Amino acid sequence: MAEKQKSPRTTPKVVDVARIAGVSTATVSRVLNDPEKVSQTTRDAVLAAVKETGYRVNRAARNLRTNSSRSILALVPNLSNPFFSNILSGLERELNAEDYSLLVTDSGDALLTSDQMDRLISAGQADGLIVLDGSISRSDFATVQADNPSCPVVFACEWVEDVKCPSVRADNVGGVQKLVDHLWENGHRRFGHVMGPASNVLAQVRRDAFMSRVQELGGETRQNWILAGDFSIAAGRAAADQIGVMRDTPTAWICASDQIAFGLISGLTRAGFNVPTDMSVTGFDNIEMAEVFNPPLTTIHQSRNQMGHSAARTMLELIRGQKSDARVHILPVHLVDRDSTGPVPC
Amino acid sequence: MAEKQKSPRTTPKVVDVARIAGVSTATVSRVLNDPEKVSQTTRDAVLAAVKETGYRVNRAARNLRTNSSRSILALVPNLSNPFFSNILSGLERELNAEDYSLLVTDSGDALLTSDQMDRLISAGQADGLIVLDGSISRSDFATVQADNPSCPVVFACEWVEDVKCPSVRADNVGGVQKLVDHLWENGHRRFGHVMGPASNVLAQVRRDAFMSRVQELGGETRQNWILAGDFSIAAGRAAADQIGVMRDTPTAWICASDQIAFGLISGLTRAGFNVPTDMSVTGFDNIEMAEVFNPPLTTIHQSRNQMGHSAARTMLELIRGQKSDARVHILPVHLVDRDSTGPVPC
DNA sequence: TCGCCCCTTGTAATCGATTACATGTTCTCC
DNA sequence: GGAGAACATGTAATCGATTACAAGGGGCGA
Repeated sequence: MAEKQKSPRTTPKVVDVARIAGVSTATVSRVLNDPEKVSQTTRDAVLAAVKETGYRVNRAARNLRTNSSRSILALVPNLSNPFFSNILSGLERELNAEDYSLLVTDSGDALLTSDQMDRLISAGQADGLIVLDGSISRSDFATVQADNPSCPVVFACEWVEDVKCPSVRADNVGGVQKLVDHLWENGHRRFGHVMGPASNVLAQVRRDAFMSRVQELGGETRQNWILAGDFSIAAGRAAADQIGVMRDTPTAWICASDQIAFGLISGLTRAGFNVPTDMSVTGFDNIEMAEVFNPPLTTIHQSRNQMGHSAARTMLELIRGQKSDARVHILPVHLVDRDSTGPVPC
Repeated sequence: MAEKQKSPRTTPKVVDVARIAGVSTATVSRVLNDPEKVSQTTRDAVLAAVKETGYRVNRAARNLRTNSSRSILALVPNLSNPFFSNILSGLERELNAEDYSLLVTDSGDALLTSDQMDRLISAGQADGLIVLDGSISRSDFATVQADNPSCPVVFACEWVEDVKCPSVRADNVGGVQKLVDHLWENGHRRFGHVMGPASNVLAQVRRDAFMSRVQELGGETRQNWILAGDFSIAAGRAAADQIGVMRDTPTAWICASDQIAFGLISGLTRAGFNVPTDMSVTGFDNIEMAEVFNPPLTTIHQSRNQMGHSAARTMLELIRGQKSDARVHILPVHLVDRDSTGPVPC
């Protein structure tokens, strides 16, 4: 108490705090990590010392000793997709609240995927992996898991088929059904689809749901009305080009993402079609842009924040050993009816 | 060589590699960090042992010893803005190439800002800070810098006035001038502006550039034609509402961001105005969406990748002590002329 | 041949926290 | 009053790498 070091030449350490509080380093550590184990008076003294010195634990030291990093790696297929950024916000908020940090890696370049993950996880830089990328191959993924058997993995939004990990996702099948039904009620009978990347689960699930629902209702779709894509605006434009040269087209297009829908509508408009009077177009995600697009986009809303939140919670449970096994958590979605869909043209 | 441990119960450490290679741990470490200091033959032996064991350095241990974290923290005002996500991609690529990781924090919630930074930097979790958020108050920022005098800071895109740090940014003034000039050439004489958040440098700079240019050319603008906003789509819509009840309006609106422009055009359209025949509208950023928006948006393109790249390089130089001081790096921009602008209505 | 330097390598201290184990104190209950 | 539980605290080992310092050996000039 009497001493005061005016110039903290060096950052304070546990020993400094301990000295000032008149206790051992073990006690300081306990106060910081397991307050109940320490008597009220000592605790107060230590906390006062902490405040006085402005002490902060050195993460590297703690991490080394506890063999953990208190940070989680998120693997995102494409950072520039606003849909993912939104989920990341949710993740970050939740993790920070529990004193975890969020490490972000854009797997977009693909070249890294498996190597990247190894680099971060094996090196003990991340305690867990939240995968938002469903394009990772099963085998790549298996390799990483084999290398890091103890690293908890949670899938969010997308996932890898046949991998037993907790997964948080939207009701993709239900969403697509709502879209098809909505168009059906508007009199449409001939449907087309612009897919996400063929290797992506989400793209596959949505396409399959599309095909079954159309079939169930007795509508029509054809092989060449199902166009390849990759969730991007560019894919939508490319699809429009293909449609431009089709002899016979559907009256309604269901796109695997909002971005595809924007590109598609833009391309169709440029090609002289009017949406929705000539063709109806729907998206999936309900990103903020959907509302102000011209025409405003009919789409499926999924709650991004809740997805991020839920994924983060699941991860934390996993880390803390409250095994929430290979639970699949499916979040409800709802249709947002706007102006990109209308009655079938006569 | 003869020995082979079939079950690597535990992850290999330097001592394991050393034993297998028949050298000391110091040598192993040298091979990994300072290869020239070791003879060719030893080096090969060690590398072979590394490969055999599948050894990876334990980052926590290295970080503790070297007192660094090999990761950089990016402070982003709003992760869901695609503009930033793009910059992040650039940053990440560049940093990863140098074996640095990118830590991302969304300062959007504001509540954290200064505290957040402290938490990560003081705790030695980040070796440097890349600030993309120009809304941080000068004093908040000063606090953080005082607490962490040795933490290098680079501003990217946005910046904090009067803080001496390297900064990478677009030619905002030039961009706004190009927009005003372009509209002027189209016959417009009365200009309005929708701002970013008033506390944000970028918003201020763009507004000031707008006002000076209009004045220079002898055009007209008024106090109440300069609307408050915050870079968001919602701000654009709100602006449209205000314009709707104006008695006398400009013929051209310059928005501080593409997103504002989207919201504005959407709102104006809903209110019965046609863009561009009734009013011209411009954005700033040229995000991907600008091209497919209806009408396609006239805007200023800034190279996001280059911005991320350049910021990352500057940061690495800073860390390595190649002092690239308070250099301000201004990247050129160019006008992209699309259909949201047209001749002044008669 | 001696002495000096350079090159390569090893020994052991070190970074800063956590925690198993030991110690000491107080309290309870028979 | 004493055995033993329950609690509070301290001592010192430990996590896994890096690196200052020391030392061995070879080459070279005098």
